[in-house]
Amino acid sequence: MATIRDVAKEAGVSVATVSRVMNGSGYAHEDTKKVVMAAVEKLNYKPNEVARSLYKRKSKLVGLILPDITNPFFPEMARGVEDYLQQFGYRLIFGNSDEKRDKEIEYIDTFLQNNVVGMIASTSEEANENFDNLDIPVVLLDRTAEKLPAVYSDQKTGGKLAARVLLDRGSTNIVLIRGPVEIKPVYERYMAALEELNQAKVNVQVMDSSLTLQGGQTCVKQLFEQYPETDGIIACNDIVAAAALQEILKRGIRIPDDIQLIGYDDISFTALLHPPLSTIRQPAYEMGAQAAEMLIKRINQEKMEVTHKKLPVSFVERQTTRRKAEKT
Amino acid sequence: MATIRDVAKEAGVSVATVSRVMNGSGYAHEDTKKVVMAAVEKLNYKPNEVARSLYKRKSKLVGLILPDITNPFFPEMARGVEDYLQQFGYRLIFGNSDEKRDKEIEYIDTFLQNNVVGMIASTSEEANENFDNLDIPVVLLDRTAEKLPAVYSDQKTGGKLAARVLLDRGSTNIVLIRGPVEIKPVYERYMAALEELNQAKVNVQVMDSSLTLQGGQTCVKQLFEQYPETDGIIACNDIVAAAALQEILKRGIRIPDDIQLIGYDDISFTALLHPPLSTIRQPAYEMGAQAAEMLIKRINQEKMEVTHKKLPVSFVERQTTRRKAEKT
DNA sequence: TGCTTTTGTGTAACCGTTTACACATAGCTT
DNA sequence: AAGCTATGTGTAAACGGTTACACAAAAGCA
Repeated sequence: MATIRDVAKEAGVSVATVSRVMNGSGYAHEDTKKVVMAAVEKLNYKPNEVARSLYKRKSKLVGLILPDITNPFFPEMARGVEDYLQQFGYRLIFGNSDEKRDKEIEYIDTFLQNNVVGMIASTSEEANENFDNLDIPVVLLDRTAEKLPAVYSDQKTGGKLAARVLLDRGSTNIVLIRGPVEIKPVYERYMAALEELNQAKVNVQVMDSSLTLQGGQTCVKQLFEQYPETDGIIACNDIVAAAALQEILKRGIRIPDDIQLIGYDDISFTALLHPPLSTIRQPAYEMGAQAAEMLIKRINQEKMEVTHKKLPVSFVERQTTRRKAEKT
Repeated sequence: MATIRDVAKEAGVSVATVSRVMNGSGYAHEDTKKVVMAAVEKLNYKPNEVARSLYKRKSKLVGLILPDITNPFFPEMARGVEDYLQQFGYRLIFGNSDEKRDKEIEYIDTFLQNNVVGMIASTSEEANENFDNLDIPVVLLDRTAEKLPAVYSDQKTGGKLAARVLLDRGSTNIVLIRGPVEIKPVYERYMAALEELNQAKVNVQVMDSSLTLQGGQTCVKQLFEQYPETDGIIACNDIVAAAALQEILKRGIRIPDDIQLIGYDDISFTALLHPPLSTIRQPAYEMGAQAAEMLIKRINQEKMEVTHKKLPVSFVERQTTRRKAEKT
């Protein structure tokens, strides 16, 4: 690897001149520029980011913490931030937290040790204090906190909407599958749905599940044993919904005629399920991109009007819910 | 952020001593150690990785290039490498290449500029020359090359197996959906399947598709128009298979009675499809982990017997293929 | 006791950049 | 022609660690 000194020697100038030419900072004679660039070309010189980063105390790296990219909701987000950041020459250091606080903290620490310019994170409430007193910008993604800028989606409306859909389409014995209560957005959508359901005169049962396939499958098996009369299920996410769908089919229950089912997230494969899954869509890619945009603004010290961006969710009507009765 | 000099001052020793204590290198009196550690504790000192990396010309970062984490096959791999690397304190710089050569090169360059200790990459044949003359280890993942160590899976057996399955179970009008030919592993499985099919006295048609959902959908729509008599489909991956499955269902074709379908990869949601998709399983997580293991060995200069690890694939029998006739 | 070895510590150079500062020269202005 | 300012370039000091080397004190040994 050629260094700036090699280039300087090759071009017969000082390192300062090379640096100035490379960065277009300060003065440099046209002729000198040419000589330097020729040397750069010849030696295939690429400035060492580490050295630059040491001096500037800022790298071109952004730290990204996501719970688990094995859940298709998150890769979508990750691409949103990567694609956006890429235009500005920023790269990602990435880590899965599995929603575990110690992993979150560990990653935050190593990000800091690597002089990241900023961080985007979906971290738990409690890890947020680790973001205090940082001199680099942080944007929360899919999570919120008073003190930090955040991009997230409208969980309340999402939960309400899911409930409304089943209610409007005639379900009266509804099971609400609640995800892990520690995960804020998941809890919020649950609460909103519950409230909505409670206002209606219907039967509501609550069951717990993790956000994974296994979790969903065990939960759903129990569900039909405990509440065989169920005619509507609101799942905490699409994965669990898919597990429910499979169980429904296995039991020969007709969907959406006997039972309606709605998921959450709209991850890509929901459209491929049979029947295609009705769900509440979160704009994951967009969320990632907007978080990245916000981070860039912070990095560039632009002042921002809004620091908390709540993106809208929408009902994606497919075939696990009935057509709404036309009003005449 | 406290620096080593702050700690030295606080502890009343020199920076060299602090460094030695922190790294457990060279001599240090028990008492001194205690004093230093107390200072470290008090100031919450975390050594700056960038400075360390500059001097050592090696960071604790590993570069990872994957085609697209939006395809569930890759996050699985990514977690495999992340989880394995984590034990050794290595972190990931990550980039999606979209199979584009310029993106691959761009990432390789920035990884180098950031003094990564090593790289793991699923890159195209042509990008491989960019790995020449590097003084850091590189491990190919899901791809192969003569010159580079690699962890991949047995595409040939996989392709053959897929063909064998349909053949043994009685399909005679088979469509083989070929993925992008530039992608080596995809091409290999295709070729192996084709050979196997050609040796049997069956009707074989080949169609092209990208590896994405959209690609699969358009391909599959055409498929049934062009070859309505098809009674077996070998898809280039599970996503395309899922698209095919949906089209089959939509057309009211019975599966597996009228048509058999087999996918490739065994990404997580295939089990959730209805009917659950028969497929060829690649051990993605394991592949990632083993690539990481290999990289670590390289980094630690351990000599290695095998540099090319071919992991076995397996047929996951679910319900889009018929039960094999029992031999009596 | 005197010599060698082991232990403990500090000074300063180095890793590869950026940039403050100094200085020289060219081009204007009056 | 003298005095500006604008332009062009180099020297050296950072950035925050690690480590080669020097040196001193303690321990081991005859």
